[in-house]
Amino acid sequence: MATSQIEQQVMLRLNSAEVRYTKGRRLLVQALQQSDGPRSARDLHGDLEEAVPMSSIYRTLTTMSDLGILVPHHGRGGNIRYELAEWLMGHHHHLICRSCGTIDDIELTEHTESIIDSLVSAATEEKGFTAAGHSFEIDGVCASCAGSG
Amino acid sequence: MATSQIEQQVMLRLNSAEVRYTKGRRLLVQALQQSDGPRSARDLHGDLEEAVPMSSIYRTLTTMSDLGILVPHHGRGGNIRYELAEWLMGHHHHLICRSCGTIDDIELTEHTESIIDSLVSAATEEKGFTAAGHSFEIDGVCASCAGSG
DNA sequence: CGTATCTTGACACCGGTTCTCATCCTAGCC
DNA sequence: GGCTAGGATGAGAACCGGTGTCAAGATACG
Repeated sequence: MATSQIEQQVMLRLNSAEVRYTKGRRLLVQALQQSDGPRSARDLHGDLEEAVPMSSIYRTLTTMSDLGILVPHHGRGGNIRYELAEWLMGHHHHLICRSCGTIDDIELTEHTESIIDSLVSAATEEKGFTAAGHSFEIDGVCASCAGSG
Repeated sequence: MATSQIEQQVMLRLNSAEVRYTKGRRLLVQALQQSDGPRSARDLHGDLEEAVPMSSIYRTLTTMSDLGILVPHHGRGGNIRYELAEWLMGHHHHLICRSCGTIDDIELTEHTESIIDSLVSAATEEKGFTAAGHSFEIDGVCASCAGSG
């Protein structure tokens, strides 16, 4: 099977840390790549039709977070959702549905991002805070929940 | 003891829901009012010198979240930190230090907030998402960590 | 003062996450 | 190809934050 750009990047990153890109890890990366937003361990277990046991999923998620390949996202219900880091998937933000909990990735225009960047500098300057990144999340009700509720 | 503005607001809200403003609940609100950012159940247990048992703290946090007095904030380590809702403490955002984990409240100018609001509408419109609120968090290194490290 | 109801406190329970360890697999070498 | 060392896996136990249960205590109202 053709290996995607993202998978190649992941592979390089793993190699440089002397961590093997095994079947289970590959499946996880592919599942994350195909999803529209952050996934929990349980989600992924389902996505992969239980081909990878929970313990391995958790271990892989932890390993890849440590290597900066994945980013944990703490949300409702106390469970952690992971997604591919920005250097793999691109910078984006989230729409979080209060009703169903779904997190949807959104991409803003370059213009909008530049506005946000200037807000960041304005906000951090006076506090002497060195900004490294930002997250902008909008919560509300998604279209499908609004329609059915 | 003089009851603060915020406590009076909380009391009114509780009364209208026919929930009593008891000693334990009062202590919790005071502890939250005195803290600089969101606190976890464990934090509060310590803040109050274990005067209120964990089960009561959890129950109170849940009750007050349901009533919109407190807002849960899911963060690192999987535990939930609570803070007084915006209508009590004012709308604000967070600077999160990667190094020491401190969360600092920041307030943006009215002008900046209006810019953010327009970004929100632009971002949600095409997805049919009904926005109810937003959170804008900047992560990086705080002044004291940058100075000492 | 009495009673109905709300609240509390102690503890059992639950579910997500982490730890452990024996077994399996991969990479490198002969 | 077969061998070996060390990383990776899988099953289940352990752990821990958080929730539910229920008898005992506090509160409002008459």
